[in-house]
Amino acid sequence: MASETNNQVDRRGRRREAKRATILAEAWRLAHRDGLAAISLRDLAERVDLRQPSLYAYFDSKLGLYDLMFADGNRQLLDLVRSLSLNDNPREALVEFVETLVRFSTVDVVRHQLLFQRTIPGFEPSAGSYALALEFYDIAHQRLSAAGVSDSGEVDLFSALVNGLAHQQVANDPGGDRWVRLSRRAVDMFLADVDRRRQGSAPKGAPQ
Amino acid sequence: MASETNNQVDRRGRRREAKRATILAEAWRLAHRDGLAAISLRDLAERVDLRQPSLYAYFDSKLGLYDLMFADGNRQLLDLVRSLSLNDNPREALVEFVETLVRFSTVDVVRHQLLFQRTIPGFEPSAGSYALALEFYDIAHQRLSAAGVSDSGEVDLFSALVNGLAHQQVANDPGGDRWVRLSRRAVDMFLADVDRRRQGSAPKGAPQ
DNA sequence: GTCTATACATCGATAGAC
DNA sequence: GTCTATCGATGTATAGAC
Repeated sequence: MASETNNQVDRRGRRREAKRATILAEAWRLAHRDGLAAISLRDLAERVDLRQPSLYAYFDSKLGLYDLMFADGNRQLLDLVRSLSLNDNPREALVEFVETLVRFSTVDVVRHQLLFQRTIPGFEPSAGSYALALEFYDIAHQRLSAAGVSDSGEVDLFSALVNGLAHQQVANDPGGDRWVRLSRRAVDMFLADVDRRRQGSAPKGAPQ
Repeated sequence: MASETNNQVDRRGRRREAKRATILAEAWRLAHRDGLAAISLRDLAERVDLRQPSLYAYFDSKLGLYDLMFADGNRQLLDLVRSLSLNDNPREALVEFVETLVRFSTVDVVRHQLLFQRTIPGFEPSAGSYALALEFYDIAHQRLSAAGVSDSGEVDLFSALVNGLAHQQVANDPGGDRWVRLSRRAVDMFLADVDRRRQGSAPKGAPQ
């Protein structure tokens, strides 16, 4: 039987969790300052009042740190989309969803880079971190489905559209809203195309 | 007056140019193998029969190497789009243009990363290299203009669409054609939206 | 869990001889 | 232009004290 009470375990777990949060926060800061690929573990350790080897109590390697950050970024994304109040009109809800996604990328370019562009040599998310990414895609599919879109080609086209808006916004107008503003038009364009094809394959008066 | 004949200068210049080409070719090979950010100058030097410090006769720093590669990749893109025979139908020409661009990204993920995603910390193209990128955008604008699109918002939307297709293809189906196949539909969707709005603001029978 | 101390391989970069 | 030699910084890793 262990000699520790549940209280002691909880307190230690909380301390550890708090430290992990501090490390993550400082890692993001360094990434913003120097670039994602240029994070230095010695720099990071100094900023969280640890010696460099002590960081290895929180991750196994630098790629492990990226995995923590990947999971963290995906949790931020999930928190954001889940906090959205859902508009009654599914098409309007889709517009707001896209605007939110593009803004999410815009406000943190480095996070967008880590989550949506695989650019760190050797980095692949762990199963646990990737599961968070899949949760997000589930939500996105639900939103599309509510607007009447579930064909896989149409989903692919939609994903390209949203990702393209976010990428162009981040790459060519960071901090601005030149592509964010196009979200509504993009969704309208997409849904109009879906409608057009439904009508084309189901002529007037034909049974559904 | 210089003691060298033009012949001597030309021969040396050619040797140097050939060496530069060899270095570039091996740099791309290394980038494909290890990732763009993981290129090692020692590896590179060994592959071109030089000592590592001798590389600095060809570029000033590692970022300088990326600039050479950026210019090289843009020249490849320009050569490709200029070699395309132009379809008589500007809309059909636009479809072929987009398919070509998405394929261009697909066949070399690393090149796409360097040209269209700014992911190397500290790297910014030099003025000379960036001029090549601008040449490409000029051509793209011409193709769009021929299809009747010149409004800046519409151009932005189009760029997001194409970039999104390329990015999704590269990120989620490298080597495949899941998003390449959507090029025609994407262009149709886009042009239909442009038409729809022209009609909306210029009712039937109204003078142009 | 955190520390000190240390080790190793690798990296980009520079000085100076030829 | 290419070389040798060398520098400082980095990521990674380990041993052992507390």
